[in-house]
Amino acid sequence: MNELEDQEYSYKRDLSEGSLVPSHHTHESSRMANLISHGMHPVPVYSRMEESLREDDYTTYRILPQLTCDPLPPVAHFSLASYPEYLLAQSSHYQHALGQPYSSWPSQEAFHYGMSSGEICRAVTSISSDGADVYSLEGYSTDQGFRHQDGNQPHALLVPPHDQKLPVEMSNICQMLQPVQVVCDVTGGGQVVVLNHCSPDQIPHSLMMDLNTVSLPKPSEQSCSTEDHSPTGKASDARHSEKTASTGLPQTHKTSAGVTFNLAPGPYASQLHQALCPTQTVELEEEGQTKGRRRVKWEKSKRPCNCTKSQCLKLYCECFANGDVCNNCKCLNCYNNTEHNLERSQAIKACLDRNPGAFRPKIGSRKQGNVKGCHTKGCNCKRSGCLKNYCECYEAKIMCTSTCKCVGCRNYEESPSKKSSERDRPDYSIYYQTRSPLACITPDVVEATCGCLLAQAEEAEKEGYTSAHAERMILEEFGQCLTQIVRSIFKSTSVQFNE
DNA sequence: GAGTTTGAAACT
DNA sequence: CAGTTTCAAACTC
Repeated sequence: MNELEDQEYSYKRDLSEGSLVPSHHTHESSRMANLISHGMHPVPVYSRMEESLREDDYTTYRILPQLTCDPLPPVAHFSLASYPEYLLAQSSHYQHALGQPYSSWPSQEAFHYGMSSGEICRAVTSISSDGADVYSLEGYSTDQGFRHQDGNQPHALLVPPHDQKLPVEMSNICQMLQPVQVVCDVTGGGQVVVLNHCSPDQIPHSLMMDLNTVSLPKPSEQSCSTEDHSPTGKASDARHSEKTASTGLPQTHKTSAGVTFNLAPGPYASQLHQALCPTQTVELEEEGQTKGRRRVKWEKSKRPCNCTKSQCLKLYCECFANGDVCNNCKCLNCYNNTEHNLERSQAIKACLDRNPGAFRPKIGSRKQGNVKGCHTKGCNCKRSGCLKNYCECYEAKIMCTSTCKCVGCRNYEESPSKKSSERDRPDYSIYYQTRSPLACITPDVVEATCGCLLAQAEEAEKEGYTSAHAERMILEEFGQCLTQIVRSIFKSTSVQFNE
């Protein structure tokens, strides 16, 4: 077996979270490959997380300054303000920002970073799924010479910070990336990045830092087109649209240093979405064949809401829940726009008071061997069997977990073929009043288990063992895998497992 | 498109 | 924290 195959079948067992992790096919490796493809070269270093994971042969990575994003020299760390902070700042500072559109930037100038938001997002999100990694992105500079090879305009807006902050865990970036709006405070001599990775047509949206002195470019649309009750909503909207439409070119903002950045939808929009939300993109393609239904949550931010009573200032409104302002919605009496900043910021605050995590993405990191993630709160379905889109887990195409409090759950199999035959099979809900523990056995777990077995076979072959010996090794390996799977199941169901 | 069902969010 | 109400999306016809 050649080296490549060796790698493919060299697996590590770690079922502490119900999953088997192939050592060369981990998410980490794919993320790093993604980073490397963007000119960032990782070097394994010890970090806080690595200390805790070292026993399982995990490796965390840090992008070191000397191994930088080509062709740019190293500069900054990423750090972040919290999403709730961002939401409030966005709301409370819009008024000021909008009052002085396109004016100069404070002290240090904004600059064209030269890397598209898509590239940044891909790089960042490629390492952002499980919230357990400690990363630091470096290698960003004020160098303006770099342009994307296809000649497209970059769409990231970087602004130098006024103070120094310690880099924060990239897991926070994950939390920021999953909502539709993203704000990264690139510090350590770095910048603020304003992105909207799932709604790239709304780049940039706002800034976190020093909003009293920073004058923002006017964000892309803020009010509902059909039911905007504000007297100025449509007019300002029209003016804004005109700026783009009149030229047919993307809006840009030029700083006093002569540096420009884009304000309008970028050519990266579709590819950005494709790269960042591959699953969701597939979903959308599918839904195109189903009369526009079956949308995923974060894509909904781009879909018009239909709120009639909530003024779009409660979490019932998905635009609001996604941290977005309503845009081309069909809502009535909408206050979720920049014309009602006061009400909006009060509503945001009220939501945060009730639940500090109200604006965090509901679909969190992967658990139970489910690479797609899990619902952070779990669902509470009672009548849908968690097999309709009423169920947030089902809608997000993830299985229910032990976190869920659903009754009669049938959302515990991933196999599409099995799902298609759901109607034909007996109702097991009478046996599984809650989620099936077997939900832990995902295709990934199965695949990883097979990998372990193949690795054993390989080793036996390499060592020249007899077939009987090889068979025994494989069986023992299978036993170990099975033990860990069972332990994982018991762990997930909070039942003591005695070996 | 109207009416019903559903479950999350909000409220008590 | 549990029960109830409100709400908007999903679904059905």
